[in-house]
Amino acid sequence: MVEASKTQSKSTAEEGGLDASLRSILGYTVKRTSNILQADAAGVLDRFGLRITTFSALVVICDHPDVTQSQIAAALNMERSNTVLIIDALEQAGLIGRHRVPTDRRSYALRATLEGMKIRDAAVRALAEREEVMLHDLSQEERATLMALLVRIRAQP
Amino acid sequence: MVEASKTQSKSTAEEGGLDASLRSILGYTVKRTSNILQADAAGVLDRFGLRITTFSALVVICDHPDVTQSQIAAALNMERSNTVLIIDALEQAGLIGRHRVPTDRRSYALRATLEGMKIRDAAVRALAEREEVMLHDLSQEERATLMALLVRIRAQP
DNA sequence: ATTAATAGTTATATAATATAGCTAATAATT
DNA sequence: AATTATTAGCTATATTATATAACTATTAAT
Repeated sequence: MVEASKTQSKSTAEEGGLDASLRSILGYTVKRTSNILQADAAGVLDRFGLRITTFSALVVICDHPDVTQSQIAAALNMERSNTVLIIDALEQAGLIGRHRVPTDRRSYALRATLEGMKIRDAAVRALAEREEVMLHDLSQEERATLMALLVRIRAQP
Repeated sequence: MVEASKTQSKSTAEEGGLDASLRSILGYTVKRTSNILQADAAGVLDRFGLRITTFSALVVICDHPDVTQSQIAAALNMERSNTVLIIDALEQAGLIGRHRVPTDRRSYALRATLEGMKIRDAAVRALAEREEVMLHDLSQEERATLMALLVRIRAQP
């Protein structure tokens, strides 16, 4: 007899395994891993007053001075409308600035401030350190393999 | 000169690459892939009146008759409080039933109905077919490798 | 000159996730 | 046995990510 009474079976089985048949679905397994990494990264970024979305946008802006909100939306796979509050948050935190473009008065050229670049560097370092902990079980080669396989999955018509 | 004017550079660069430095962060790449698979799966499940969370719970219930809501929460890594509405939805759709347990009147024994099992089978099949499309670029061995690597990433203290 | 398209914005909706506090029931402790 | 602690389910609520529709101002295309 492997199973004890219902209420005990949970602690006995260590709560693992009830989702066995879901784990064979790649989308489920990817999501599970993603949730773990997201929650962890959110904790790291919180120390810098950043969320995942604001961090992502900050990195893009640091890497590409004078980028526009639409370009950020396209790069990060999000809706233009959702970039507004994200850019607002970064601007109010003094990490980036919206600058008018003489040649096109519809769009803003976004540029990181010195503070923004410092925060970005520190956050990137902290994330890298933390990811080292999260991935300590995987060799460098395995990490590269994982990355390479993931990016080959794309939206299909 | 690689860059044209600002507004043209976006379409020229095909919107790809602005997030290059983010892509070296595993959490970012996993999330990106996860979003793609989630959005796709959501579209498939929608045809059965299911969402990802209700589908996941339904599968666990079908696989483990008389499971409790707490066990589902533990298996799916979610809060107990959030299982309530999910189980409500499945019950109202007639896919599962809450049955009282004589030995413990606090908990419910959840069991799928015949309809629930039929829907589950059809949804699982539809998801598998669709995942075949999403993963057509990856060999069976690569898919197995990807899965194996993903499950080795766990929450760390 | 008219029309179409683009950038940013606002408002709103949905879904997933998280926390706090509550009741009823069971288990553990004194 | 009486008290205390824990558990299961529930309610309310908050946050975050994501999505759509509609609007204004500006620029591009016809």
